[in-house]
Amino acid sequence: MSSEFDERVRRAGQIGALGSSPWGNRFDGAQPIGPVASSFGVETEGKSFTVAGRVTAHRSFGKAVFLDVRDRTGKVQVYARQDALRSSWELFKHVGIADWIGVTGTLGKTRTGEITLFATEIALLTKALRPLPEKWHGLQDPELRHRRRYLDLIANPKVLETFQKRSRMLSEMRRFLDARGYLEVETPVMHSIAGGAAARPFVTHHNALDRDFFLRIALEIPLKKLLVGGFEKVYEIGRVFRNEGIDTRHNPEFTMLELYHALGDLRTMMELCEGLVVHLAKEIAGGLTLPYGEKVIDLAPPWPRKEFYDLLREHGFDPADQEQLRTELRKRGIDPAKMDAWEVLDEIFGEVVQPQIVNPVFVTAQPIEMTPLCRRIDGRPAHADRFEAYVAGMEISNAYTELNDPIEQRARLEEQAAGDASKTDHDFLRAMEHGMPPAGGIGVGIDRLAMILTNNPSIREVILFPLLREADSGAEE
RNA sequence: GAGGACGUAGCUCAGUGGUAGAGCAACGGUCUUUUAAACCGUGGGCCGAGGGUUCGAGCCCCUCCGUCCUCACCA
Repeated sequence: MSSEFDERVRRAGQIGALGSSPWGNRFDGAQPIGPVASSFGVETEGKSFTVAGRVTAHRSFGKAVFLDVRDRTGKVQVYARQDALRSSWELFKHVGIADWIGVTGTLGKTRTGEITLFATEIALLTKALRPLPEKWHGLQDPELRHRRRYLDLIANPKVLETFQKRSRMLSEMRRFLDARGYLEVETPVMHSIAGGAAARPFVTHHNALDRDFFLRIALEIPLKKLLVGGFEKVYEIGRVFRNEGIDTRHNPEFTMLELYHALGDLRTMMELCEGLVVHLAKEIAGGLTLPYGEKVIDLAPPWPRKEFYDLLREHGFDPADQEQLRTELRKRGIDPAKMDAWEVLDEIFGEVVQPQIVNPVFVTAQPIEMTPLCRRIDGRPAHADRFEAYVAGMEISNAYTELNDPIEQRARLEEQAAGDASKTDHDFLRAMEHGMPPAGGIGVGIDRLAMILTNNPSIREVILFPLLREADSGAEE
């Protein structure tokens, strides 16, 4: 048990004894702190303002106190003195760091020049029973920062800024797409067959139906059914779940944008991808030249288009020379024995080429085997009409000219299912047999894009509550 | 899954085998323009959990839990 907790409970009781609630109700008339503070000038000096927020610092001089009060928009100093507050002074003596208060006061400057609200009235809105993290080291422990994100957001202003940017990123994305005539839809999270990507799914169980379902690993399949149904320009922004490892670029649940554009193709998606990312960078990151860790990323379009095989050659590998490639993998401690030829190529690409990409590159014309839902390049059947957009060594986007031949689609899905009919999505194939228009489609990893736009090195820094093991309950309290 | 690092007060951290510490936060006091306010005083610990070695363990050994990093996995 924490004695500070007990002390604060005692305080709350004293506040109650003064006839006031330590946990107040609705508070009207508060203006955002940031704009109020920055409005200081001849117009506003001496005028009365009301703000509300959390007390983040408390400098007491007995019969006068300086407070820092913070809301989502900023921070302002409040000066409270006994003779100005009169009757509410007794109550105010029980206000401390971490409490929520509402303040009415006149705007001015102290003699050290700090913009200050000289309080005429203070209301206690919520008494906090637990303390805030320490005031200048803040909350450092990454485990506590992620488990108790609410404290992280209070203690580390940059964290709040990151998540505000992420929020704006999502709304800008919707604005951008809506303005171009794309319709947002919602499709099921629980699937009978986990399709649209190759990843291990999470399994869940429906009791009344007594059967298992998979949490979706991609949005692709239902969105393509909507293409068949006549949603010609459609997108979904949603959570997908992959039951795989966790590291700085992977969280088991993450957010994807997937979008389909009937009558378009890969080129349509390149323009969209470039345009969208450029728009977001301008709106969220303030420009196209972004610091990212030690690097600087230049997002200026047009992004270079490079074929997969050409990139391998540029890095000194002959895509046709499997022996050379396999030797290189072994040198890197990777065993290629069970890999198909295309898997070796993909592995080399991931090892050698991908980490070296800093500025955005559209990598195109990958081996067709990697992508059962992608159309072959017309006249080049071994190559997928696909791009992956890489930035800062990360894949942030993956797009196809979509395969709309239902006969080939069935063959490729059945081949992938390797004879297990239960793994073939017959309803998807049936939909395609009704005629899916030619289309371009794209997926964008929202979390990774957020990492780049907010200059954060780990996906956990852009997900409010990243997956952690359950804390040892004995460690609580 | 493998290797490494870490886990001590609410927070940030000292403490390499001999009486558990500091700063901030909290509480009491002085103080009506401070900026990490200052000063005086007080309280606060299953040292992640369990086992072992030892006269004696926060410290050494083992197991477990958790976090981070690197690698592996990851169309």
